[in-house]
Amino acid sequence: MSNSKQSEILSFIKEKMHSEGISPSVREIAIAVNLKSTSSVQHHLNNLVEKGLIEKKPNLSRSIINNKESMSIKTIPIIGEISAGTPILAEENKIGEIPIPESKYNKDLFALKVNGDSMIDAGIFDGDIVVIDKNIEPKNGDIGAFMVNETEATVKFLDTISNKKYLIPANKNYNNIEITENTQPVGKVISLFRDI
Amino acid sequence: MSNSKQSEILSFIKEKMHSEGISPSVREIAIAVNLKSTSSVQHHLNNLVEKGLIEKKPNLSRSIINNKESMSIKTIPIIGEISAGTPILAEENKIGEIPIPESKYNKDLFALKVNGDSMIDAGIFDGDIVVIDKNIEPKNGDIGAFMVNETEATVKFLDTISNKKYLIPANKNYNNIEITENTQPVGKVISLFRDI
DNA sequence: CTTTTTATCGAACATTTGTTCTAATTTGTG
DNA sequence: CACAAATTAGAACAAATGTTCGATAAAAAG
Repeated sequence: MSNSKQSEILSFIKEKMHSEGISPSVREIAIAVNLKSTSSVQHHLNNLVEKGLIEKKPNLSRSIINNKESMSIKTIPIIGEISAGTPILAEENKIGEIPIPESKYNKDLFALKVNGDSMIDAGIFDGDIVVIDKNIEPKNGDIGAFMVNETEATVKFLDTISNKKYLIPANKNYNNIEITENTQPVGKVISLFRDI
Repeated sequence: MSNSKQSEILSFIKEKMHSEGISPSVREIAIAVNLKSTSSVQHHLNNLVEKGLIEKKPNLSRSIINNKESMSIKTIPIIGEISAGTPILAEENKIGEIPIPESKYNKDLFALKVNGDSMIDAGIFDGDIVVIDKNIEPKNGDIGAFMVNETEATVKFLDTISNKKYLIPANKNYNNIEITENTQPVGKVISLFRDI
């Protein structure tokens, strides 16, 4: 079976996505790989979809997405100071973005710049970037992000001590924080970045 | 001037690109930002193009590309065990790859999975991934990667004690390692990733 | 308030584009 | 060679999409 056309098509798609940022149309593919009929291209596209190498949405132009490697990276926002009254992910709180492998990506991920050394014994230093999954509620023993007083996001261990929940720093110089109504869990810390 | 619609459109484009990987159509934008006419959208798109915030190709569907902070991303290899006799970056030593913002990327970067807790006091834990720049020779006080005995890569502080150079772990339970001919500097550790 | 500018709408139109169907062609196989 | 399977072509169609023009509404300026 000569799947040479298929791989030709595949690499043209990849190249097009890379150089122009948009998916090619069926006719553009036909020209690029020297096929005279769009239906020939369709034939190969169907095969590629079945093999799971690409995805495409029916009746939607330029909707091919390459499932293999090249587009396998997404970015998530880094949140800085949280302006009063704004949701944590508001555009105005965003100070940058970091890349995340698509395999780990979901749309409830964001990143937070760590302030202070209260988690230093957990290997989380001042200035580190932690990735938070809003969809995972931190459980006892987890490191989580928590909103304190609406404008401050803090990263701490969560645990229960004599039936009360506390935010627990990983630094003997800091005290445990009892959880009150002013303390809202935001999500679980799932990974960490640091520039040295 | 109410550019609120414009920024609405802009962030919808950004979101669509991010979540689906393909540019929205004019009509999809109209619906998303609550405009009843496609020509209203065109009006704003033209303004956005003039401001240089987006680019689009005439008569091409779904061809909008966001010029702002279109962070491009590269990947670097993660190196695992180093087979005897192979250069450190040999393909057979590669166990994965991680994304790096293009702004930080250069072709002398690679990543190493940290083994053991000898650098725990520097916030580098067992299993962490450190990014190493082969082009930067570690200086005194830097954290660097070093080849010991041709097959083992280790991450340590470098420093000089009474005129002799040592690899210095950040963990009191480990001893300093005197640098010999069997110890080759590989590069400087410039950043760190951790899954929690 | 009137004028001017800007934003929005509605509709029509021209392309682009995806899809489908049938037939011709090529390729592989016994 | 003969038959089956895969590939390609060609054409026609339907859907989606970008574009344009004139009219209406809203906002800003004078």
